[in-house]
Amino acid sequence: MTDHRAKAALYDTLAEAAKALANGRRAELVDVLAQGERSVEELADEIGHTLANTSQHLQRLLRSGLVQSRRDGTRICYSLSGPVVLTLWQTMRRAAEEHVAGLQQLAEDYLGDRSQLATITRDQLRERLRDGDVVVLDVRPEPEYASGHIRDAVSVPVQDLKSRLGSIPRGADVVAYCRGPYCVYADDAVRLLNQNGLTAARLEDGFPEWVMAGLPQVQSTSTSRARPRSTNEGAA
Amino acid sequence: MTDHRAKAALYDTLAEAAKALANGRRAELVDVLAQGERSVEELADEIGHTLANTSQHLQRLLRSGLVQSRRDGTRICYSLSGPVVLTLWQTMRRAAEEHVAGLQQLAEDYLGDRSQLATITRDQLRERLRDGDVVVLDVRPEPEYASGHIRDAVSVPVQDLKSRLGSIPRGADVVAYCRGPYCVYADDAVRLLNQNGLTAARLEDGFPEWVMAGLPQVQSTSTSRARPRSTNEGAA
DNA sequence: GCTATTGTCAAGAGAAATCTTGAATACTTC
DNA sequence: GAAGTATTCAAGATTTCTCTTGACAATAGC
Repeated sequence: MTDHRAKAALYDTLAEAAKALANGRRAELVDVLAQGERSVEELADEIGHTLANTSQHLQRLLRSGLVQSRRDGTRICYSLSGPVVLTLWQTMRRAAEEHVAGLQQLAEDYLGDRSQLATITRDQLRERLRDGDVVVLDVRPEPEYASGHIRDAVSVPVQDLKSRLGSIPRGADVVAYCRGPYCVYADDAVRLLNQNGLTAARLEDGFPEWVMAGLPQVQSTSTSRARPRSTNEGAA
Repeated sequence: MTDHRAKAALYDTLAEAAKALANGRRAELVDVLAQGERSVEELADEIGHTLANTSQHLQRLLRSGLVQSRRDGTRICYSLSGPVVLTLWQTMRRAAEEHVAGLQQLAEDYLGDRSQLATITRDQLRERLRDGDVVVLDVRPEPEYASGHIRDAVSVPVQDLKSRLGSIPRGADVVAYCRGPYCVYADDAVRLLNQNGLTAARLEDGFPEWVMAGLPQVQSTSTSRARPRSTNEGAA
């Protein structure tokens, strides 16, 4: 009976892990961090909030232990503390999909109608890659491609896709992938490709799932990332 | 850009699943519900809070969708909505173990020193059960045994163990199991058995993990549980 | 050293969560 | 249908969370 206090403290601390994810903005941050390390500024941009606010959310995550940070020059880069955090995020998503009312509707509101989009599973893509008869586009922002991508994939951030349509061979079978099931980049890419007469499909889940499945990838080895100071090359 | 709002709404709703678990008392409730369906009163007792407060926590869980409720006579029984909720809870625990600072210490404070306790893994127990040379004790409260237990296990709630020591064959190899890694019942049982000259080990995790692993169990089939009105039979 | 860049800290207003208390509701049993 | 049991509802005090604003700190490059 005297350990009511100890028991409460233990479960309070277990709940800390959930509290870290118990906020929409922090969930967005974890979703982005699942793609790899990012700076505070980039993350603030991603979630559309102020630097100060984003910094505070990141520190909440940091205090929980689910993410870690390191200095890289003037920037501070945050990343997930380990694979179990990614698993936790994916499991939470799955639990919400199955049981949280209204999620399907909200997903549809945000993602739009996916029924016209061709999709392809991880296993199917792996086979196609083995056969070599497919062009794989990584349509996430470039830094995410830089910190890790599917082997043989080409980086074409979705914003740049329109201007780079010409570089995709006519008649090619294209597969686009992005962050995961709740990311619109691959959807947008496939729609744009289809409009331009290309056969394209969306990988049904994203890069983190590819990594978790142990499939072939290219991982950034440099701890200190090369920052594009002259940032014009990507736009050409 | 216009779908900032839709994106925020989507991630806010994803975060609802985390909010449901983002409280120590609700975490305790989920941990108990992982053993099977329980009434509000029983649950209030388990977490040591008032009925009203427990009811409110349960309704928070209910609203999140992670648990469900059904009426059974005058009582209302709550249970987890599906296996993914159990997975979520287990993953959260694992994430906290690996990354939340101070958890190890708190666990030790609550659980005490486990270094002297023999433990046995699921796989080891499965083999021992096949060989039939082991006595398996389910030392959880009786209702949890009733709603599901390891096949061939005997219900001996840890409170009753002392008075029922005589019924355990001398020289038997005993394995005790309970709710899971953060439950003290099996620890207490093994200590008591050891003090009485019996060879005993604790199953390293609990009944939910056994079920998740697809190992042989007995599951309550009756939807409406037989309530012990004359509650004296178990104490004999 | 000086300045620009990047991130954090601190304080405060508004909203949400937590727990308590006492009253109300729904079903069972007599 | 009256009484009893089990649970929920409602209101309120306290604490925690969230976001904003403006000041402060650390590093890079000159």
